[in-house]
Amino acid sequence: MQAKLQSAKQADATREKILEAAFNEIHRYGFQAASLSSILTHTSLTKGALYHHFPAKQDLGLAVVDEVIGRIFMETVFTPLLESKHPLKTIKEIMRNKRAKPELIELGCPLSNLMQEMSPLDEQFRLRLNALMQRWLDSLEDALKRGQQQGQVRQDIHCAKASLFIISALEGCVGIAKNMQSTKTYQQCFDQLIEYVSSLEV
Amino acid sequence: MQAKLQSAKQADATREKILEAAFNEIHRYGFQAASLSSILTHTSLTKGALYHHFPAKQDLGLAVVDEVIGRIFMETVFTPLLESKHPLKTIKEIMRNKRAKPELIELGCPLSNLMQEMSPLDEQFRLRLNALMQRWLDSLEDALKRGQQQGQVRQDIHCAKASLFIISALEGCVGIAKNMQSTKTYQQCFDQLIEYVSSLEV
DNA sequence: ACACATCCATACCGGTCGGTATGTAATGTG
DNA sequence: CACATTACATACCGACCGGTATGGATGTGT
Repeated sequence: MQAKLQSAKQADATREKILEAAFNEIHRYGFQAASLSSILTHTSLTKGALYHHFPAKQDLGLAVVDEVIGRIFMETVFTPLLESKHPLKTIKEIMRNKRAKPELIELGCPLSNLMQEMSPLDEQFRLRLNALMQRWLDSLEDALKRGQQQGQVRQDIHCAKASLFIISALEGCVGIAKNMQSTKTYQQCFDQLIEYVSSLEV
Repeated sequence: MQAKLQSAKQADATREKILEAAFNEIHRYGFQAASLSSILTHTSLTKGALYHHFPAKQDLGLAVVDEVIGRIFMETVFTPLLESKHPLKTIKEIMRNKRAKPELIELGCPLSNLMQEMSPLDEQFRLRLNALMQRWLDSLEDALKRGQQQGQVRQDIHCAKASLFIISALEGCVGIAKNMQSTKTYQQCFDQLIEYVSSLEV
């Protein structure tokens, strides 16, 4: 029993190693251009390990979306928003965190990257990515609505529409900064976004 | 002389055919995944023609950026903005035009797509795309400034920052709609953006 | 009319891709 | 302790990729 747990734990660690390397490769090159050989090189593993844990490249990509990217958003966005006592303050905090991350400038948002690349090409990808995006929208909308109940957010704000606009602007901002390779532009754009969020306050 | 012009015209037509097919292929699959064979199939041409006009795949891609995408933006954005007598009205018109284009939902903005894909991978691409984006920013900023001179735009607006924010939100909006595959979401998001532009009015 | 360049087709190349078949050592199961 | 299964490594495959070498048809300049 103990041995079983040990080995299962080892196998899971291998799986995690592949997922992390795959995430990095995909984040930089996109899913289609991501090379399985390159991923395996970075893990010091071989195709035997990869195809033992994932039946095909697509399954690896979907697992990266669900598990790696999903976990990142869970930790940095969903949970903080849901647990927040002061929603509007939390929203701004999340943005300032993103504003301070220069790695977003180099490689962009992993969720947005995959959405742009895969949505027209693979319905499975689109649905998984869409599910994440929907959770993002919902958690933001909920936060804004709680802000309204607490009297922090203007009553005339349509929370769903505002959430959509905020996330759009955020993704666009990261995308443009990635092309500009300019932290100044990146932060200027984010400041405008934070200013917009402030305009939602009473 | 007439014959020369004839043949040169024919060669140019061939070049254009390749560029257009390459644009469509790249727009759907991205640059890296774009297949030269597939492009040639759609043109009923062969590799001889392609490599006669373009020394390498990268040169074809850069030509698509400069000539095809550049021309699209010239016609639909830069020229209207520069020639406009009522800048703010023209900005809204351009947005309503984009709002009405369902093909943007399926495949996204060709400029934004390439920026996301190629900026971290190829400096040549990044610079060409950046040049286009800069022209977009500048023409929008100029339009807003003229709007200020004409008393249509609020004086406290920082035109450069506002331009950056508008384009960010626009690109983000198109990107999210591409994942959602929902014209309703797409238009909702655009309405929010147009509302923001309206907030710049006196 | 003759040499020459332009324009494009055909055939072919090495390399990389995702994927598979097989082997094997470790581990879990009766 | 025999046996099956798990968890990988190794070797190999056909397909497709971007790119090249060559040849021929069609103008072009003199």
